[in-house]
Amino acid sequence: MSTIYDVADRAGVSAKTVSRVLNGDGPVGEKTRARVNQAIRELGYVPSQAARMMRSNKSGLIGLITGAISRNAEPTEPTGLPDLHIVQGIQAHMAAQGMTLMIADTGGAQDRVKPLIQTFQEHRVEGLIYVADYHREVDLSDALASCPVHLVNCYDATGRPCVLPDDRGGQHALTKRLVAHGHRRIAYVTLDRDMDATRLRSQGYRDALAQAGIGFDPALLNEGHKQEAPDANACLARAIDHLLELSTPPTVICCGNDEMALRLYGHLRRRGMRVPEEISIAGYDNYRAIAETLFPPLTTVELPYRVMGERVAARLLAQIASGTPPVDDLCELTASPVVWRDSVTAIQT
Amino acid sequence: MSTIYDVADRAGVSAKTVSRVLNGDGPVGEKTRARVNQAIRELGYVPSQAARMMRSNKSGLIGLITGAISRNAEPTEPTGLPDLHIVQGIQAHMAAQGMTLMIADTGGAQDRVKPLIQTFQEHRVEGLIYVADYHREVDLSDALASCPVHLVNCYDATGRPCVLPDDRGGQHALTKRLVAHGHRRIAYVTLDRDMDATRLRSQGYRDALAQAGIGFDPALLNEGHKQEAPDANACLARAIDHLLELSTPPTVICCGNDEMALRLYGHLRRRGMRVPEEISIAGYDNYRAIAETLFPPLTTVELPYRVMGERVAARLLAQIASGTPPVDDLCELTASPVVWRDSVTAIQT
DNA sequence: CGATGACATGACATCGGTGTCATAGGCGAG
DNA sequence: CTCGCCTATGACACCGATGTCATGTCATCG
Repeated sequence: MSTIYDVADRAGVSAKTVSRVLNGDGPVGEKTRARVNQAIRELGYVPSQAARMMRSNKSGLIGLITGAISRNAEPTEPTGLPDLHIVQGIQAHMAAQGMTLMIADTGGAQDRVKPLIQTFQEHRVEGLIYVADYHREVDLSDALASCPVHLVNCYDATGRPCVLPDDRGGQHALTKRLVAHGHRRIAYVTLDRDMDATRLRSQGYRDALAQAGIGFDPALLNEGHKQEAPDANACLARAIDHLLELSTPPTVICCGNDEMALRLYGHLRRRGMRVPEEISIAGYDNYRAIAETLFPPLTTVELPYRVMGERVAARLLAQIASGTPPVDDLCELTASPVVWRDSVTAIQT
Repeated sequence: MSTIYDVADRAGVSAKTVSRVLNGDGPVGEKTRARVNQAIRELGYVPSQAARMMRSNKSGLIGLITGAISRNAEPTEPTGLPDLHIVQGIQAHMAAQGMTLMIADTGGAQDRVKPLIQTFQEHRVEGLIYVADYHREVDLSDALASCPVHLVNCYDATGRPCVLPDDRGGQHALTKRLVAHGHRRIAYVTLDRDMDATRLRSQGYRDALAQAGIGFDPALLNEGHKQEAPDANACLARAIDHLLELSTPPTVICCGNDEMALRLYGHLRRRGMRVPEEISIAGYDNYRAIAETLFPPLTTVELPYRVMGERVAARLLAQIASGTPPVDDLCELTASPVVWRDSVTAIQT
């Protein structure tokens, strides 16, 4: 690989002049510039970031830590939409801003985070983003970096800046929309009870019911998936049995995610029930490979992973540029719009 | 960020001695080593890769170009399994070998490949991997890099080393397995006719039939998806109508991918047909979010994306280490095993 | 005509590590 | 004793860019 000196020699100028041509600082004569550019082309010269970085102390690199890449390989838990979409959003924003992303994967092992950060530091990344696989609290206490660290899809006790999905608002909007379509008996089959998403969405569900003047019926709120349960399907089946045996069964069932809704289609089909004519179904995540492909297409709530990715990226770059973390908005909620499709029908009231 | 000289000063030694402690070359006295290590800890010193790279000319970086990250954001075409899984495999292998991966995304625009390669060159990557979203030919003629370039899930006219899925073998194995379960009328609803995967799998399908002594019936081979068709579902519906109206309808329908199979479940359900009692279904890809979650779970062929990722990574590193590209095996096919689930039943013969 | 400044260019130091070579002390062999 | 060798350490140059400062050449202006 040729250097700036090779180019300088070939063009018959000094290295500094080549540098000026490359960076456009300082004046360069027209003919000189042409000779230099020709030499660059002939040699296939590409400047070394390493050398640049040494002087400028600016790497143009952003580090990204995720379990997304490896974790999806073993989809043991139905956690919904691949968090990879968050990475998409980050990547898109960074590329647009001329930053280069270094992506590292923990392979699911928390103890790999530390060495990964070490590697990033060696490359002098200007900022770090930690992506969680689902909405939850994380502990990055051992991960002390000398650059800004932002979190997406998670938060920590030390109050690092973070971007989260608005789970409460999402389920609230969905429930409100269902009520507007005449539904009064609205069941909600949740993910694991101790997940943040479940807690927040249940709250949104109950708030919407209360605002509509509908009493909350505990019998309609079921846990459809248990972390420790060996057979997720069995758990879901029990929840459905329970709901359908009620004296006043629900007219619509909301699921904790779209995969669960997909399985629900299968269970209802086995029972010979038609969707949405006999019962409506709603999901969560807007996992398009499922929601758009199912018949009938699934009404669901968008988990705005891509947008969240773009938001952290923007916030991190803003902090790098300004030197100060976001002040009034340390933890940003991202809107989760309802995506209305054909799996929910209106109820005559 | 502190430097090696700061550490040296604090430990009361020369920079070179610190370097020796860090790299373990050359002898260092026991007490000196302890003092140096302490100074490193106290200062939180992290060596600069940039400075290292300048002397050693080894970056420890591998560049990865993909459309995977951005493309999936707009799932307009049912191309099947996210190619991201290839990236998973690459990442896993690279991490295990101590290489750092720089991932760049084309955003779907081919003209971004060139500047991305430029960026990678500036960072002096030691190798480059290009990941395609589905099995196809690519043209990287303008992308001349001064380091080894390997392709995954694609090949090019210039004969670059590549790793491909064994589409022919996969469909062949599936068909053979169906025959072994008594099926004689085996339908195959393909992806777009002009895709490499379709051509190869059709060949595998026909080969397996021929080896079983079953005549090939063109009426059983349908194109279930057309690139230019606005409504993929309508196209699939026509294909099914056509198959079920045959005087001797098929006992099993193979689909071009799992999403298509998912839609097929819906169509058959609308017709009131039970899977697999009245008709069997097989997919392709082993897209687990779908195949494992459907009811009944879907028999399919594994698209070995993760393994393919690991293979390219290994082959690229081998070339970097040896200096010579893989000779006898420039284009490696990766086995695509059948994953047997409940959507296919045995036929009494 | 000489002073003034804009323009074009180069010499040189510098960033933070590592390779090369030199040096000083200790120890066993001849 | 002293020569040779090993251990432990440091001085210094170098990798490839860029920032700083100096220098040389014109054109312009008073």
